[in-house]
This record gives sequence, structure tokens and C-alpha cells, in this order.
Amino acid sequence: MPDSKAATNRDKATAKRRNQILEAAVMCFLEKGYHQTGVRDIAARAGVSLGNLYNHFPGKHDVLVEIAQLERKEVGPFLEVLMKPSPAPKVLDGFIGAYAKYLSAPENVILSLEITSEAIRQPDIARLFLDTRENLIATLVTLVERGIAEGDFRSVPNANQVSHLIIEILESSAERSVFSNTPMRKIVGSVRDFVSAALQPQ
Amino acid sequence: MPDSKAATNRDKATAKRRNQILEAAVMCFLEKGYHQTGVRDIAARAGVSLGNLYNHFPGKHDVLVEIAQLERKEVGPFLEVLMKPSPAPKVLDGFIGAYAKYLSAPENVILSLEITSEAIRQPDIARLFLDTRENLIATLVTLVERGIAEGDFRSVPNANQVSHLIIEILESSAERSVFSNTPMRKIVGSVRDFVSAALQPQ
DNA sequence: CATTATTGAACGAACGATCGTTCATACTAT
DNA sequence: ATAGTATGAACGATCGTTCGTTCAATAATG
Repeated sequence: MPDSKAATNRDKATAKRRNQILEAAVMCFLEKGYHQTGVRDIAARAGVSLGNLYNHFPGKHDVLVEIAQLERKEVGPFLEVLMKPSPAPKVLDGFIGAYAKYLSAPENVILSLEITSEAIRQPDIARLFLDTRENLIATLVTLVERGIAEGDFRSVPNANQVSHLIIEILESSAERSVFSNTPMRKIVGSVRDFVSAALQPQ
Repeated sequence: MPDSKAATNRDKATAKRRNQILEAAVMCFLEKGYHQTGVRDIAARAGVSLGNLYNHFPGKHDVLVEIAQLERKEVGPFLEVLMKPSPAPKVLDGFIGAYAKYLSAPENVILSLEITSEAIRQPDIARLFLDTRENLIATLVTLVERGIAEGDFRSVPNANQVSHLIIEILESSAERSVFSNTPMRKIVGSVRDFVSAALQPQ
């Protein structure tokens, strides 16, 4: 065992508490939104005293930042999907399906909307948001460019812009599915059709 | 003069005050967001006493509802653009340009995002939001269907879904333009290209 | 037309609740 | 013995709303 894992029982318990708090915060933010959620709400839901929460986090804002950082790591699997060596249209279809599935969980959509609307006025959260996005876009751009080079996609004027549009179509469709109570699976077909038509050569 | 305008001086002054309050509220919501804005902020910015604000509005929530209703009426001009009898692709292009121009003002984007994120947990605001959207979509659907009938667009599987996607592409692009400080005019070209490719026959 | 009632705009103090945060203190694993 | 977890009371600030009151414009009355 590497000594980097010199985790005492106490350390493990502390890490567990932290996660409890974070999970409780996510639930609260989903239910009531960030600003309607009080620190007491989070502490109570996590089964932790008010004062103790401040032993684990400097403040309410930092809890949100940490949640935003966790969301950031959720894109990893999609990057892998995008980097598969199959024909570009197939890979793109796979990505659309995978991302749509992720977005078919309303929690993911709502939490993302919550973070986005906080990002407007909180620069550090905006930065996290943009970094995550940049990762995803960059990987999607290489896929689109590969598709063009292999003759599977038309030669779009700007692969970066197109990549943004693809992601945004998916996310805003997911938002609509939440607001209009339409399951994502009834939407994703149209998205697939629309995107593939937009990229079709000729 | 019709007696429906039996507005006394007092009535006119009252209407003016109401508008002052609404405009102040919009500015506050843009600057700090709905929940960070206190009723005192709105009253102060409107040049009105705290107590008097409650003579004009039942409460803070109702101010937001009224603002959402005002936003609702902003779509009118776009409906007119969509109903022009020119060839469908030309009309669509005109609409994209007009809507993009509207969305190139960050206030419109941010206020819309603010209202959207309130709509998640406030059913009456969600209803306003969905009503407005339904109006726009219905008009866009008839345009798309006309374009298909006239052979200018391909026969898409679902004109309603496509219409939603077109609107959502525009709005989410506008959101991106706000977050990444990219002027909308540098984005709208790609949007036009993407949408027209997606609708191209063959 | 002059006068009184009545209405509702306008004000800011005050209310009770809740907010995020700090604090003194007890306790326990190291 | 020490360092860090845990607790809940307490703090000052701010929240949305209500309240009693003043005052001017309108409506009703003569």
C-alpha cells in the first residue's frame, strides 16, 4: 500500500461526511434552488450540525463550486465515446444517444440550469462551466473534422461553431423535455435526424 | 374620445408609477438576479417608498410575473416576420436574422434565463413561458410545412420538433454569446448555415 | 359651483422570520 | 497532549410583508 493512502479512520469518516454534505446540497439545490436553500437545510438533510458544516466547507458558495466541479467530471465518458475510431457519423450518433440518455434524467438538466444561472454573476463558476464546455467541444471538433476529411460530413464553414450547435441542441432539447414533461426518448430521434441532415454531404 | 379612457390624472400617475417599478425591477433582476434582489432595492431604484410598492403590487412574486407577461408580448413582431408570404427559406432567414438581433442584446438573454430558471419551481411562470413558446412554435411550424409543400425544404419527419430545434438553436447560441463574450453577429452565420443545411431537400 | 366625504397613493417604522457566519465549548481519535 | 470533529446558541444583517398614518385628488353632496 502506498503511503499516499495513509488514511486514518478519522480521515475516512471525514471524507464520508463531506460527501454526505455534498449529496445533501445537491438534493436541496434541486428541490429549492441554490438561493432558496439555506445552509441549515443542507446540514439537516446531511444529518450534520450547522456549525460542523463549516468545518468541512468555508461557506455555502464553496459547496456549490465543489458541486460544479463534480459535474465537470461527468463529461469524461462522453469524451471516450467521441474518440472511438468508428466512422464519424456512427460515432456522432452514439454520442448523441449517450448524451441524450444522460440528459434524460431531469436532475442533471435542472442542476445544470441551476449552475448556469449562477454562472452569470459568479465568475469562478462561469470559469468551471466554460472549461468543461471547452473540453467537450474540442473533442467534438476533432470528430467533425475527421468526418469531413473522410467524406462523411459536408465541409462545414466552421467546425467549432457546428460543434457548439450540436451540444446546444441536445441540452436545450433536454430542457424542453423537462418543462413540457416530454420524455427525452421522444425527442432524441428528431435531434439525430436534424443533426445528421445538417452534416450530410452535398 | 371613448369613455374607456376615463383616466383621471391620478390614474395616469398611478400607471406611470407602476411602470417605474417594473422597469426598476427589470434592472435589478438583471444586475443581481431575482432572489438576490430585495423589494427595497426595487423600491429605491424606482424612487418609491417600500410601503408604496405594495400599493401597486401584491408582492415580489407578482412583479416577476408581470415582467414575464411583458416579455411575452415581445414575440409579436417575430410572428409577423414568420407570416410573410415570401418563399419559405427567405422568410426563415429573415426570422433568424431578426430573432438573432433581438438576442444580441444581453439583457434579453439574461432576463430570459432568469425567468426560465424561476419557471422550474413556479408553475404560473412556467405556464407563461410555455404559452409564449407555443405561439412562436405554431407559427414557425406553418412556415416549415409550407416550405415542405413548396419543395423548398426536405420532408422532415416532424415539423413541430424541427421548429423547436430552430428556436432552441438560436436561444442557446445567444446564451453562449453572453457567456463567452462573443458578439451574436459572429455566430448567426453558422446558425443560418446549419439550419438551412438541415432543411435542404435531398 | 362650493363643500364636504371618500378613496387610494405615499411613506417609513416595525415585525417576525430567516439568512450566512462565528463562537465557545465538549468530545474523541491520534 | 494535541488536533480536528461536532455541537447548537448567538450575532448582526437582511428578508418580504404589514401597519398606522399623512395627505392630496376625486366623487358626492348641497
